[in-house]
Amino acid sequence: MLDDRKLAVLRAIVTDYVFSREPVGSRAIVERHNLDVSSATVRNDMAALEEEGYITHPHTSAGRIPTDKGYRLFVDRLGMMKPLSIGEKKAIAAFLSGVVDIDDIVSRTVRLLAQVTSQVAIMQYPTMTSAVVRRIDIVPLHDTRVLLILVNSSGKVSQRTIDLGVADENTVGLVRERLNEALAGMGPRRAAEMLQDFTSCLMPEVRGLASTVVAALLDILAAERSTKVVVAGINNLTQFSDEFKTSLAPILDALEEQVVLLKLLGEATSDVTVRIGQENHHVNLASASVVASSYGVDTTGAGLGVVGPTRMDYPATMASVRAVARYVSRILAER
Amino acid sequence: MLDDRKLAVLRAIVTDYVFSREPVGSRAIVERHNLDVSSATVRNDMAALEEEGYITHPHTSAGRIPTDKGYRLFVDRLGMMKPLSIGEKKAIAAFLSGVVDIDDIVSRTVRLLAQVTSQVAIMQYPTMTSAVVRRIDIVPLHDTRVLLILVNSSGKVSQRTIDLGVADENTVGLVRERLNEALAGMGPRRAAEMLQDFTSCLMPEVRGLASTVVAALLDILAAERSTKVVVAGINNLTQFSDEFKTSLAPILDALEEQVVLLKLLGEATSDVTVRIGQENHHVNLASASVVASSYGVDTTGAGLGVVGPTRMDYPATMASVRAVARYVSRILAER
DNA sequence: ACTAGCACTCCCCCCGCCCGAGTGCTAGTC
DNA sequence: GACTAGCACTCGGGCGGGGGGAGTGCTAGT
Repeated sequence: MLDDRKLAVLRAIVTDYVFSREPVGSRAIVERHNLDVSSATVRNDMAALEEEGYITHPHTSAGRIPTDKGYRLFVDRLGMMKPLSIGEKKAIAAFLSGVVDIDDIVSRTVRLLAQVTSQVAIMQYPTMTSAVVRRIDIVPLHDTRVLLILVNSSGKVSQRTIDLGVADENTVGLVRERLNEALAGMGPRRAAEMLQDFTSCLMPEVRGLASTVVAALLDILAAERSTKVVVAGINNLTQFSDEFKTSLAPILDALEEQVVLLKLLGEATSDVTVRIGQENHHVNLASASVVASSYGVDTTGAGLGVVGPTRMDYPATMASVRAVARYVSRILAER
Repeated sequence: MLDDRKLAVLRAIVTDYVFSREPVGSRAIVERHNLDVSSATVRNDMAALEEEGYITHPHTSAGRIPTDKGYRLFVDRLGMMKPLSIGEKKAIAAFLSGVVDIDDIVSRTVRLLAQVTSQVAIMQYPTMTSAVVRRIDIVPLHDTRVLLILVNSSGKVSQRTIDLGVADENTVGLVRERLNEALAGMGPRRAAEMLQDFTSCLMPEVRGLASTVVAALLDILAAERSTKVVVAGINNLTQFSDEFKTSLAPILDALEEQVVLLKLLGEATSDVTVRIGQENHHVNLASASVVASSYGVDTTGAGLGVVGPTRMDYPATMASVRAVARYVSRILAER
């Protein structure tokens, strides 16, 4: 059905269209790619490709443009990743050197990714699935208010202010000691279990206070799972303003929604995945593609990726996403 | 020079133009506002207003639109703030109830502000000018890496990973103790001074380690001053796409730059301030206005505000910004 | 199976047109 | 002197109609 030449034609259409933003005609193809056949032959192949749904016409006498299905085939079978240039590699390494903490890693990475791909980058905070509790601290702020702090082994710090009512130094200190003894080195799930009957092992007089703290801790542990997503490079969207039909509004709306972003990154695997147009199952993103990858030490970690028009340079973008994901993983592993 | 009627005409032009997005002509004014004069008279007044630079023509035979100077006069003398509706007040109160920590306050507030104004909201993290150091902690992560944590009385937690080389528990514990003793209760400036000769008061054998920690702490204290700015509601920009000449690109570019945002909020005072068009001193923001206010307990605190087209409903926006700033201040004061 | 040639289709750009909103001015009125 | 009525003038924007051109689909020929 789809012989080699037809595939070559499809590849030519995709690459040329991505490059020029304009429907590509049969003559342009034989000229720019050396296919050694006439334009009429290419036209026949095009008719076949259109029949199969890989390309379309904007109107009768225009060139062809790929459909979502066409891009999909291209990504799956025709587009090998473009290796990054040395300059790009250097830029990545330089950009990510000298990070100081998790916040820093995330904010720098997402900006970097936006820059190298010239598109919108999104990145999820690392989850602590594999991280373990390192320290729990309780710091008095004002009057009866204290700040509860949880540090995990990946260097992430979570915090919550709580009101303990009247409480003396010593009692608070005691609870803190016990919590650290009980939870240190534990993963989030086991820590949460442990907390269930933590209070009952304490002296009655500190139980009230302890239960408040425990509740807050459980809250933190639960919140860890639903991680924040940060976005960068929205300004890059403007160059595609004609790309997304009916302007940028729907895309921007989608990007404002944490839930949507989480879903986009949710299915990222350790290898680069591409979701094209309709495959995003979101009306606002019907003319957008998402190139995503997970990163981190274990594959259940968090995700990062790029959002752009379906008419996107997939090979280059995929290569960039993969490279950045790997660099970040390495940096996370080193700490 | 500018009698009452001329001012009334200017007010009419501003309000009508903000409402309709279209140049407003002399006839429309006498019809929609009961001025009890003929359109010819209004035309004369318009000519005078134009002479003074408060309004212009897009072209010869079009209605008038306000200039930056015209908006300025309107804001200064003609636009009283619109009181918020009860619904809006309720929404604000509801939205901001039940916050758990600083991150939460900031992210909720900025989203709220974007929503009530239907524009882009920006907000600076509270600075700790008036806050004092509450706790310093050092938590081991992997191998030689540790996480340095600084908690201040406003509940803000700053962190940094550092590499201490080989170091035993006890030495680290000692340094931590000393640091807490030395710095607890101090403002950031005094703390920084104190750190200058902190190392020399220690036993020689811990000095190497201590100096690493001190350097990192100074770094954190310095970083506190340049606070992060968060943005929300960028999607609201799309409704103004025709507003900003040459599309949204420059605005989006400006919004991506932390430095620019900081500058916009930098001069915010405790009362609402408005910067109109050129007054922003930034090419990309020449057709944008910024309505900002500071918030927090002391007036040197941080800022929040709204970015929109110069053609903006100033009275309503100013009222919203002020209301939100006050609510946030109150919440911050309560903790 | 491929190609050359040709008729056909539409989009897009350009041009000229007219319409109408709005102005500026001048002469007239209270 | 301040306001108004009236009128000529200006200019943007919408409308319609060609012409050019890129590209297709088809058919007949190699």
